[in-house]
Amino acid sequence: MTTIKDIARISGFSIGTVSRVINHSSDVSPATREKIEAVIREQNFQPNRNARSLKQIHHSPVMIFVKGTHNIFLDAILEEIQIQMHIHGENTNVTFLGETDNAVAEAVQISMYQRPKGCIFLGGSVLNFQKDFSRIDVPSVLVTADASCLGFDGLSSYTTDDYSAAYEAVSYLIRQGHREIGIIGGNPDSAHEGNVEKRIAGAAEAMRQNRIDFAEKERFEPCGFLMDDGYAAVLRLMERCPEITAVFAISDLIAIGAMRALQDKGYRVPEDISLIGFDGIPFAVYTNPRLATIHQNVPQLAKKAVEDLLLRIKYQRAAAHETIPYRFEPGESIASPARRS
Amino acid sequence: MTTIKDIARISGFSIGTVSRVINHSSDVSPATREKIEAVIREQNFQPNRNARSLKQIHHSPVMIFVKGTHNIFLDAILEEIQIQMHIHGENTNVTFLGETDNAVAEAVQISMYQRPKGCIFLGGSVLNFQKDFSRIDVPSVLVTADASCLGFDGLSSYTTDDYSAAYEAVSYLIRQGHREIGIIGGNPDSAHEGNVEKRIAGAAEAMRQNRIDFAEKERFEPCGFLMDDGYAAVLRLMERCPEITAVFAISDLIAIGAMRALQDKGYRVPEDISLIGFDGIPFAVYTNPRLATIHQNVPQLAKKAVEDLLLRIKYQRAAAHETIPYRFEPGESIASPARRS
DNA sequence: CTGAAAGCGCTTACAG
DNA sequence: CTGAAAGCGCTTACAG
Repeated sequence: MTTIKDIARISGFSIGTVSRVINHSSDVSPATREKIEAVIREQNFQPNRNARSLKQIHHSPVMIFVKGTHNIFLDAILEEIQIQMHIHGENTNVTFLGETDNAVAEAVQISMYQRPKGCIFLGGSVLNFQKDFSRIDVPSVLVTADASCLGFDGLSSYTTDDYSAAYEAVSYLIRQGHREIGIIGGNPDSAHEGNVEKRIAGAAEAMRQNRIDFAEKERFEPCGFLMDDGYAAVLRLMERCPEITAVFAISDLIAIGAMRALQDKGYRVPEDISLIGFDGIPFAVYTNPRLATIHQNVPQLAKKAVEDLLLRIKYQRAAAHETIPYRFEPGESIASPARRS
Repeated sequence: MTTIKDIARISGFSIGTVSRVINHSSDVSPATREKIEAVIREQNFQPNRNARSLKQIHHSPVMIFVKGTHNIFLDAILEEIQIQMHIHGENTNVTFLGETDNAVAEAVQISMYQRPKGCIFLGGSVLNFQKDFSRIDVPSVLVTADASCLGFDGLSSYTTDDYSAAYEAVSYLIRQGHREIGIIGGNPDSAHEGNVEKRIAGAAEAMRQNRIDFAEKERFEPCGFLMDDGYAAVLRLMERCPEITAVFAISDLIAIGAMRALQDKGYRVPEDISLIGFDGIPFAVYTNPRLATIHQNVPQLAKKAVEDLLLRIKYQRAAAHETIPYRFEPGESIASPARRS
């Protein structure tokens, strides 16, 4: 492995000078710079990053922590954030964390030796932030969960108003004439993530205001976040409550699984059963029928997160907590309930 | 920031001894170990990874390089590989690379300072390997493209036989009675990736053997790899060649977009137009109708890759190149062509 | 079993 | 503008 020492030896300069050209310091004569750069190219030399960050004061790029690897919705936000960062001339460094990891604890560790300018968290439980965030000392923003209640100076948050969105979704179903409404999704294990609870609470409130008795024990069927989970969950639900005419799925993936399950069992969507999802992932537009959903504003979530973080890094702005408007997307999967005798 | 020096000072031992307990060296008395561990816990000390890997001989975990961030098929392989590695008690470190990056060049750089035991590449162009792989000196495997022609001692490859699979897919269409067959997908820009060419070549060969004249200029419509791309491409194709009765899409994502486009234009799938994709992603089972496809054996690709790499790391086995059987999945999107007058 | 010391590859005041 | 030297946080022979 060729090191800075080799470059120094070959070029005939000291390692200090070589280091200066690597770091684009202006204190090097053009002639020297050129010679050294030639040697670097010729030797195909890459400075050892470990050694560098061991000394360097410069902070490394903004780090993005994504909770879970196969979350199509977070993937979309990530992509947008990277685009936005690029527009602002900033690099990013992405770390995917397992479902079971405590994202914050991991981030603490990484930020200790990487020294990022700032952190963006996509997903993650508010409880974990409460527990470990105090050890992160760079500006950070959480996207997808509301951290305002935590009161950390260093943590902003941008999120969709899950409660209101679910309230609106279910209100719409009710306005279409549905009164027998089921809910699927929401893994009991990850209950502490918060979003699921808020969506269920919003849905329940919509029913309550319309004097529909939401018997959660019967009408709510929990399941994981994959299509298969939605497939199985809706069947369990329909078997238990065959009178149901509309289903609110806690995520689009779950809804897509449910749609296919219903169709396989001979239900027509939406003529027999209406269906609405949550998120607004690209696939929702490609199902047949197109899925009604709550479309979260991914570009806006990303834009706000990036601008917030950059302003705080550069101008020490204060952390903020904001809710980004969603859009109800009627799709083709909702109809008025058929008169059944 | 607390360092090993602080731990040494507080515990009253030397930094050498502290280092030994951190590294689980056996040459430490139980009493000392306990005292030092207590201080580490109490101070919440995390050793600086940069400093560590600067010295350490131990290689870091296997690195996995994934080409592109939103490739649902590679994501599936990645997940399987991580499961397999976990079974073997190995950790992994995943790096997602941009579409435009030269994965191998990036891997070279990273492997220089991370010193992984081995590398797994998911996707990536064979040309880039030819150019830069020689600088990687740890066992590596490429999944998704055939590297046998490159002749590197350090690079295995496991892949689906794209040519034969496409040949089989199109042969099936022909056996169903189709003779007017179109192909969509395959971005001309990423043409050097190889897979696309092989799939098209296999399809063309199937036609040739059945004395169907495949006018590639007319019957092949290139496009990107997203659903939207497939949506637009199939419409361009049908407009140009309205006589087509069957479409082979180079990937499932493209096929799903095409399916919806055809349905939106009033074509019935499969009654009017038959459709087949490639990959076997989970969504293919959730479209309506279910998508016919070439199901790549993801678990097997992952398993082989992992076992190969581990054997080579531990027992200096030689690199190998193997093709993993695929499965033709008839789905519900293929029918015999309607008699049109 | 433990400590003192050299050194990993680099950066950065400090002189000149 | 350039070099010599200290030091980043850690690991690991080498003594004892």
